[in-house]
Amino acid sequence: MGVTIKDVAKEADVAISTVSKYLNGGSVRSENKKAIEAAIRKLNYSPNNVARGLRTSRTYRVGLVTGSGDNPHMATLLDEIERQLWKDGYSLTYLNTECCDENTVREYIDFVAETGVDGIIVTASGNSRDCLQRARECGIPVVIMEECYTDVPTDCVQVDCAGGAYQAVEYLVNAGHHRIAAICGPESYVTASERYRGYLRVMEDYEIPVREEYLVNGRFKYDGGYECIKKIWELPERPTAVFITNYLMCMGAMEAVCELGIRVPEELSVIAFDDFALSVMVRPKLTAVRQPLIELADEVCRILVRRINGDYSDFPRKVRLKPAFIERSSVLLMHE
Amino acid sequence: MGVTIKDVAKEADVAISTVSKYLNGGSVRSENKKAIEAAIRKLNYSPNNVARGLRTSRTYRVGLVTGSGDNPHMATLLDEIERQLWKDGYSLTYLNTECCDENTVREYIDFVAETGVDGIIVTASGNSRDCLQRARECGIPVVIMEECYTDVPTDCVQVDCAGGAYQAVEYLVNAGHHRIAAICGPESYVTASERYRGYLRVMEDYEIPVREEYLVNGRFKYDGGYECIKKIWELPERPTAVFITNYLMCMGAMEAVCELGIRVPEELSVIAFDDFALSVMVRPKLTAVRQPLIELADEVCRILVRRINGDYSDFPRKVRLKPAFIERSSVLLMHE
DNA sequence: CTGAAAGCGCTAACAG
DNA sequence: CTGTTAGCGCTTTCAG
Repeated sequence: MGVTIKDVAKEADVAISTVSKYLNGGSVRSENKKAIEAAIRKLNYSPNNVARGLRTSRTYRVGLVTGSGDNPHMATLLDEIERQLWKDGYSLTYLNTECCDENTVREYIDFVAETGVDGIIVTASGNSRDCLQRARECGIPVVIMEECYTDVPTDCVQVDCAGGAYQAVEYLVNAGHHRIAAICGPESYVTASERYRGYLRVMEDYEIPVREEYLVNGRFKYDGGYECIKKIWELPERPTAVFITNYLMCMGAMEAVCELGIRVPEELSVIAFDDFALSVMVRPKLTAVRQPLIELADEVCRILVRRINGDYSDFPRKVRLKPAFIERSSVLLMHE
Repeated sequence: MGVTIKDVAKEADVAISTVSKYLNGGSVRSENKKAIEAAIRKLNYSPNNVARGLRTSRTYRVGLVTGSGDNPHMATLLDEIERQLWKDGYSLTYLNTECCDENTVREYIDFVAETGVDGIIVTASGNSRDCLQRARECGIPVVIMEECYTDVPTDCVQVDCAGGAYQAVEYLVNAGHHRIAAICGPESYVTASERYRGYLRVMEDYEIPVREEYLVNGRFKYDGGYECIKKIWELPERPTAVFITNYLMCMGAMEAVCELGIRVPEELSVIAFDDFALSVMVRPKLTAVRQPLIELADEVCRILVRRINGDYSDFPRKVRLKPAFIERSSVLLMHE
């Protein structure tokens, strides 16, 4: 630290602005170019991004505001987002709101407003709208991840959760199941409600009555999944299959399954939304819906960077990626 | 955006410097104070941190440089670090080097040098020294997490891995096991070598010969754990117990255990370093060593913030937290 | 306690 | 192509 563009200019015996121009890729007489390069090397100079940011009002930072840092799939998204953004010259500021705590969200938003970042990725289910509003006021581009707003023009990248859920539940029905329980998440989460919607549509399309007692809320948490299995297992008429709508709950559910000694799939067929290590670590291996997390992250970054660069040609962009269905052996095929 | 301290000053009819003083907690005549507060509210002003940073050369950002974003325990550390730092007014820049890729580390370091952050937390096993060196040149405080350097004065917070490993392996020995395999990580990782060292010490203290074929390297990766189990199960004289030195490998190992139909603990006792959801999801539940991740993160943040504030009174600080031993039922007690 | 003024390091007109 | 100059928004002496 301490060595500035001024020092480089003096050392290279050119004007400050010439150095600046060189630094920003402008054309400079080759003689001067060499001198500047030599000076930079000699002094071990690196430009001060803060000062640069003050002038250009660009920080080369992107904020990721999330409300689900505890969800294992976030780690994958985070790493991929960080990698992609870095490639484009941005660093990632990680802002985790822990269950969408309102005060924290507000603080984060203020932070962002204080020239904190050039762009924002939001996936804090629930408070995304606040963030969106404020960011818009500040003129900072936002891309919504895992949700999709239709009432206000916004770039959104999401996974077709309803479709994925439909495929999963339909598979269950085709396998001969009718008593199908669903372990759901909070209704305020779009991802949760979409998955639930997929379930409902199958029931509707196949004219299977929806039974209230088979609908249990696991709050997208580990404990919730655990409790839900306990609950449905106490029912007078147990379901023959269960659709678990996220990974955290799936883990909890599998613990309960172990504890109760439920045989899968003989006594209970299991199908899960999200597919991670767990799916192949339990016996039988779990049939599951896998989200295209890498593509999701990549698409989000691509759009955001374009917006930051002022390219709004395809605004608002709505991307809806398709999940994959992975058939393994946790579902009993009843008519075989 | 757009509204600056100048606007506030004009609105409140005071000098810019008075507003600045107020903003930074200096004493201001109560009359002016009110006017300023009103102006701020009216204009919805929030200070520009970049400009502030340029003057004070503080960015209120901390960088977390890690080489193990894929390790599940990182998620816990990350979230806790973010929370703690935010409480102290810092935002977290997440820099994941993916397996300590050298070029990326270099870029990260340059970034940090360019007034990117006020402080750095490093846990990029392998390249920490580079980072340390460069940061020192820039005068940016660094706290090393999960490692400990003794040759150069540095703040380090780590878990006593050797101790934890010792306890685990000793438990195995006391349970009557002598043929104990160890699934290890890369020697270049301090965490890996420490855990291995704990194993060796038990063997030494109890005068059990170390058998080369029981020492397998799983590279701290999922696949590695899987392969290692396969390998030791092909041995003419199989071990009766295995000590798995991290979570990722433990997951892979458990998949192999399932696949080979190995009965735990009857045929093979299992003890793991790191204790997460998996431990209670498999049957039998896994006996494990649990790292105090929250304390680890808290301690790191506490030290770093003190250093940033110029308090070097206890430098260099070396903290060595003790892991907990969680007894469950994956170890066969042979003399019962 | 307050205000005027200098300047953090850099970029972006603008003349030359 | 190069150099001079004027700020970006804020903090910080230094007089008053």
